[in-house]
Amino acid sequence: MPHLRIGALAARTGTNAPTIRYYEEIGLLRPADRDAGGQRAYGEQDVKRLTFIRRCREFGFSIEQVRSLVALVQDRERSCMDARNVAQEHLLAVRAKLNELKGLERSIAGFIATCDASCAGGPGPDCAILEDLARPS
Amino acid sequence: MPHLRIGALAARTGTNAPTIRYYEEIGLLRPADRDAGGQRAYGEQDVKRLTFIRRCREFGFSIEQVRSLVALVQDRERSCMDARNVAQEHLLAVRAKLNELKGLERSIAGFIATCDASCAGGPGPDCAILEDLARPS
DNA sequence: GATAGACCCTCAAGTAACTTGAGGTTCAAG
DNA sequence: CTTGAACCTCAAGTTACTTGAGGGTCTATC
Repeated sequence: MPHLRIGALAARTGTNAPTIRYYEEIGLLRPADRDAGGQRAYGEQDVKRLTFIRRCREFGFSIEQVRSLVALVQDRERSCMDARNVAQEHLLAVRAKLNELKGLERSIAGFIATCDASCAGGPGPDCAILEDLARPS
Repeated sequence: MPHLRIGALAARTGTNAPTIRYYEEIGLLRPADRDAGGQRAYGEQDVKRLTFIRRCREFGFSIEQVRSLVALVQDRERSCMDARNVAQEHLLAVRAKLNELKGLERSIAGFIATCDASCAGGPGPDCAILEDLARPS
């Protein structure tokens, strides 16, 4: 089974070499084996681990959450409830951010509608958007 | 009219002193006048400017967008269309992020539902969430 | 005047999650 | 051998702050 160099591992897992080195540095990935030339040599286990990490990141889990999920995958002493709790915590954060962004969308769309209805391309300082933004919250 | 010190300005505008110093450093706020003791002395114009900046930040405009909005407020040669365009660009970004988060919410909620239905607190490594996360995207 | 606590100052480094750049080595193809 | 692509380490940059070290100023109280 030939080993993969870092660029190939990156291509296999949808990331890039600096990010892989970063993950190794912060301990998310184990230190890689090296070939005779000192270059990193990866195997299928590394592909699986990095795939998992990238998936977690895609779903927005923080590096620290990923770290604990990775630990859970390796520990039969731990309960599945731990993974569920990490996911639940993240879901709450996603929902909070969703609500925040909905409010922002409404406000900004409202600013633009007001500008369209009343400014007609007048001077910048008189723009309804800028006037709205100048009001204390 | 008595001047405000930095803490008072921060309290008036819902921010804190290090953030104000930061804004001065990056040029969003003009360099403050100083009293005889070398401490920053702010007036009502500064309150207005910082209020505007904080409002823009509350609505999620980036520092660079805020910088251009601030420039627009001061320039009657510029058209209100410029402000509208900054807002529109930001609205598109907010909508993109909203869609992304909706997808995340659905996926993560689905993971949790699957775990609830099939894991029953089994060992971590067997958790449906972790198995889902281990699959290539 | 002395003291103490709150607030101020500058400077620099830290945060999260990467990304980029400098300077040098290895690899594989021609 | 040469060349260009990919690899290496180390350090700094990105964004928008935040924190911490070390020292100065202000104000109220005694």
